[in-house]
Amino acid sequence: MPEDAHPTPGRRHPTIDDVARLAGVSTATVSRSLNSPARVREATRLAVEQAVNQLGYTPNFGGQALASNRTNTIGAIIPTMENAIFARALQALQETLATRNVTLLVATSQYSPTHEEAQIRTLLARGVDGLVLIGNDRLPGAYQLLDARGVPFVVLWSAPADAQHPTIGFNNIAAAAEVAHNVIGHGHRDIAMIAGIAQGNDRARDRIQGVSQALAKAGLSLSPGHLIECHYTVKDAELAATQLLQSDRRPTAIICGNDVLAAGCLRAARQHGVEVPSDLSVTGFDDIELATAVFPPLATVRVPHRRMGANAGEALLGWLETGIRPASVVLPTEFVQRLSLGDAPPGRR
Amino acid sequence: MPEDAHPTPGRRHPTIDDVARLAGVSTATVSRSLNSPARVREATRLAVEQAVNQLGYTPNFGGQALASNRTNTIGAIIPTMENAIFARALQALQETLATRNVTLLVATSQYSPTHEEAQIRTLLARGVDGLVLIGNDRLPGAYQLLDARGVPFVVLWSAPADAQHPTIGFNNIAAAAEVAHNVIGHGHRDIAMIAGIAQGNDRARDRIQGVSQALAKAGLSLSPGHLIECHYTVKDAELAATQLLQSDRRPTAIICGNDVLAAGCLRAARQHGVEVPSDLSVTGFDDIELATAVFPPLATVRVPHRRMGANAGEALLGWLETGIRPASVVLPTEFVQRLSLGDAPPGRR
DNA sequence: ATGCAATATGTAAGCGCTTACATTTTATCC
DNA sequence: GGATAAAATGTAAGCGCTTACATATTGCAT
Repeated sequence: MPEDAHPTPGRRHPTIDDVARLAGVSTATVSRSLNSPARVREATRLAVEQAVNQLGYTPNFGGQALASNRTNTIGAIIPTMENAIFARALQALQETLATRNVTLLVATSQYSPTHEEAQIRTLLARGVDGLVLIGNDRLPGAYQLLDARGVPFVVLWSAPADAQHPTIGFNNIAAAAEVAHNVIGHGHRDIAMIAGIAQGNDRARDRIQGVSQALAKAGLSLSPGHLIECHYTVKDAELAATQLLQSDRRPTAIICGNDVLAAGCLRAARQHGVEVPSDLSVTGFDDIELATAVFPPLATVRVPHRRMGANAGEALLGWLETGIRPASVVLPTEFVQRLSLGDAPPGRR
Repeated sequence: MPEDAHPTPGRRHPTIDDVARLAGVSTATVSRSLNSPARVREATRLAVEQAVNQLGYTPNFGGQALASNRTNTIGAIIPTMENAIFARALQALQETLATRNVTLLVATSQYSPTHEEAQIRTLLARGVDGLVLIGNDRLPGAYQLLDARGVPFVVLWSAPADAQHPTIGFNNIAAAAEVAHNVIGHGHRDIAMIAGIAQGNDRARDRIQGVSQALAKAGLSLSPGHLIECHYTVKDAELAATQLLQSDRRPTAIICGNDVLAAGCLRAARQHGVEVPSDLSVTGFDDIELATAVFPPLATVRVPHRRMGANAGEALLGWLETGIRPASVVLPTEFVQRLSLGDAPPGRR
């Protein structure tokens, strides 16, 4: 960058020395005054405060980071910002961090482990003090990076896989099984599933497994053609659903890996003149705003997104402060019955 | 933080000195080798590279920031992450920045100017090299902060308001007027609007103005009871729409400030047995995925979100590199006709 | 070979802050 | 009032990096 790149060249920002001089104290006192006011006399604190205001001083981030070896920054890598469920979890995380003056650095992996590893590298290079990750599917290299730096991290959205790192999530298998259980309870026997792409996504895989297990328990199964994996978009789900609706033995219920997929399903049904729920039942997962914006509103699973976000913040902050690794937490989910799930057509129970 | 807070205490990260020693060169050469490889002999570069790999060295962020007075970080403050339109713009921005090894720090204002000012303060304290903001409504204090630091920033989503700062957006007034024009073209004369809250949001205000102007040009007007401002949620829009549908002279068309509001409108219509579009037309704004996930799909306005994001990135990077302030840009929008907008009922044209 | 310009590398001075330790001031107790 | 402990403040040494400037090396024309 050329010397004059700055839009207002020549301006020098006041440093801690300027403040110290003006307040008639040492830089150490200024630093303490700002960072641990309790360790400074009231009168001194006020003098410093006054000087700070007068000069418009703000601490230099680099200097602070270098000297304290902390950036007060937490990184989060989510699959995508386009699904509101992650956006809302991040919001809660950010609010929690903000109470302790920690900022959140967000990156996305686009559901790609390779991307995720690259983002981990970037965030570590940015000197984050801790990291929030989604799910347990990760390249070995990613764990090596994390380990090499020794940066604390928590995993969200999954159930604890092992004792390696704290996990704050829910049981995707059980939640998906509960959905399937409810679908079966409505008399459905020809059940299909549109899932997210399982490769590199343990949540998607677990949900498939949960559905499979529940079906098996009822003496049913997810026949090969009745399980379609696709990207989490309305469009792709619409195509997948179309395929299911045109198959030989059309399912009477489609269990979807999330609400976005379910919305695509509804669109396909409408396009093919299939009535929901009288001809076809559809279920979602997540309970985002979309679930009730579409018609019929989606039976789905309420996921504790805000709690995961907030807990993750607490866990990480506590870890950084005390050095004690937080425990893993499994939060409850709740099946939400809505119009999109109805009884199987009489002839096909 | 206690000394042993770190999960793997005692580990010292390799520094540039370690690399220099191992590679048998000076730290200056290591630095050059990493930051401007062209200025170093091939053989030297390889030796450094080898040492870097062997040690697992990564530059310390604080040291780098302090010495170079740059953080390679751009901040963005958006109203909310929960609207996919912003999420997608950010995605594009981030992709652009990533090509130059710049990371994006995201914060949200929740549509509150006070919040936004606080976030600006936070990001500046984080040492961002530049900033991306949404809209032109801002507290004077926010501009003072920006000005005091002399940090380059660009504004998205609005049309240039003045010569003060580069703006990369579109004409909300014209776009909204175009929507109204189309609605009028379908024979509607009783037109209502559900808008976002105008206070502190120039986009919302401009869209109201655009609709008003177009109506006025056709000899119509937005009667007081036919303009409702509400938060950008499906729920609130549903309430607002309910109110409109129950009013004395029910509108035959409701123009909404964005797609989320329009989705709420559709829900209210369904609940009151009002058919869209035969009894009531509804339009949205943004053309997010939701617009076609609902039924009937929303006539709306396609907003150049990705282009705004990408352009903002280019603009800021260029500004930082060259020191030359980029020009403002007004991007085109496109009205998208879909099923939710139809002809006014015969009796009420 | 020689001289000179161009290129590559080294030396060392900070960047602005925190914090261990030393010193001074204030409070407390007998 | 003096000794002692506690609290407040100061001194100064880095934290790890970049970069201006000095020096060494290389390439090239003569």
